[in-house]
Amino acid sequence: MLTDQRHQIIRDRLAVEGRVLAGELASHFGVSEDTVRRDLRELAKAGECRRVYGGAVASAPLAAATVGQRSGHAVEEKMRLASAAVRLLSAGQSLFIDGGSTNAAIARAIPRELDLTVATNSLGVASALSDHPQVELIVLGGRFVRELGTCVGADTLAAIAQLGADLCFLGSCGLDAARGVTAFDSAEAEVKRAMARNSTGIVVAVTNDKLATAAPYRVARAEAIRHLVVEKSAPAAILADFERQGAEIHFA
Amino acid sequence: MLTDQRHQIIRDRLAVEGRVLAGELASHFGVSEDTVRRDLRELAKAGECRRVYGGAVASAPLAAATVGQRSGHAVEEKMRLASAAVRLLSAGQSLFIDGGSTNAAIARAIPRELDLTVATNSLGVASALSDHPQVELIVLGGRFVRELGTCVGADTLAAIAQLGADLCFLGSCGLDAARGVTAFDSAEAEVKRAMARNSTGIVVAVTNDKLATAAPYRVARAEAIRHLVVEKSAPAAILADFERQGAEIHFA
DNA sequence: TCACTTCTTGCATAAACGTGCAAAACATGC
DNA sequence: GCATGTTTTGCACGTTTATGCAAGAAGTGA
Repeated sequence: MLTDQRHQIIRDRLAVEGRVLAGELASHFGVSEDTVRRDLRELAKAGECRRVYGGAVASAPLAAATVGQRSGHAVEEKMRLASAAVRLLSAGQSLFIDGGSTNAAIARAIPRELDLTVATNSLGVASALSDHPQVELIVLGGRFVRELGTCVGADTLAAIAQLGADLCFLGSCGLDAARGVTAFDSAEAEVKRAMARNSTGIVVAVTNDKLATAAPYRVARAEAIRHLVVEKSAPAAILADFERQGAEIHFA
Repeated sequence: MLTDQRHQIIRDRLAVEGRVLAGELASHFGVSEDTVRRDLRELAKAGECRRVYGGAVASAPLAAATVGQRSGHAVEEKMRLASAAVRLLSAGQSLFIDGGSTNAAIARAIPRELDLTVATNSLGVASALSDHPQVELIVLGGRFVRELGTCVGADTLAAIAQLGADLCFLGSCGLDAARGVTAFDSAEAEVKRAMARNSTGIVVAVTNDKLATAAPYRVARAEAIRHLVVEKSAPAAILADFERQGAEIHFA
């Protein structure tokens, strides 16, 4: 990978997320942290970002515009969850990745040189993976739902039915030990169910505000969750319920 | 292999992928890396790319055409073509939009409030339309091809088969009055053919460099083209051939 | 304060680079 | 045909660049 490409990707990320972490970029690119730090120093010298301890942030005028506007809710937390979730991956696996901002963050955190097969109905996830040379990317088409950023409907279900995956990253609108993974929309839930059904293991990564809440449509029961990725500050009592039902808990 | 041929292929690759590697090109052409470096130096001198350590990147750092990759070639022209092409649209129509940087430009030029139904296999087009509130967007999924930024394969064909459209915006790798619309890749051509078959009218928008050239795979005959959008400077003789076969010519 | 992480600097190495040169391919003129 | 000049290419050479590692400095948080 060319130095210039790294710089471009770092620029893009700064524009989207407002800040980058040296360690994260290093594992994403598959280079040493020293190299990333050199990159950041150069970009900073060119005025394209400001260097801070641990990484870099977008230069002042830009930062205000983008960071705020971007699906800004809990960006930091989601990136931390993503880093933890990516540790569940290994080369050669096949994945379903559902929509939602947390899953988009996970897709962005996937190391660039990791060898995977990924099927997704999310435009954001597809875009994030579209420059990963080792990822065989399958787009699950269908009717595009603007609010979700994903495709749903009969076509989507038909495409999923033809596939199987090792892991399924389910976006969750609500997560409750009794009601399991739930979604706000019927068609969306149907797609999630299909993905879950055709996967060996289910991974759910959620921020604290989703814990112990539920949406109307059931997607998967709590005991179907194999990996649960949560914030360090997640209430232990709630996690215990999931652990009892067989989930492995991973802290961001 | 002629020097000029190599240069043209390098230009194409830069337009599609945004970057090239010296070593990769050398083995692809079967020449030494020195020769490739000479080529890159010349192209860079002519302003057609920027030389970087390890290869070269497309020079125009303007808006991303496909997904994240720069498709710097003839950006201005493509935007002008797009403005002209969009004038062919009217509310309530249904469209197929194929991949390619020109079609991505067209998608970006579609007015935000226009009421349309659009089916596309291009991630770039889908992203461009994902915030158009009046566009019913259908994503044609399938195996994602990084170099093209589009989906191809059996799934894509199956999805297209279920749809019909008023207009089909065909990306064209080469356009010749005798051989019609042609493409570089077999699977890509198959998808284009399916779109064309299920549409009432075909629209082709091309820059001058595509005129009177042909790629190996045939997509549609020249007489199938209803609307041809070209630059003002397009050679009249070539256009006359298309006009004779029933195409309406639109100047950007 | 101390332990820990992150940063910079210097250095070694391998890859990529440009340059000069000679052989080969090709065209041109006699 | 033969000589001449031009262009293209590959190779050898020394130089530059990118990168990772090591060691010490500096920042961070308890």
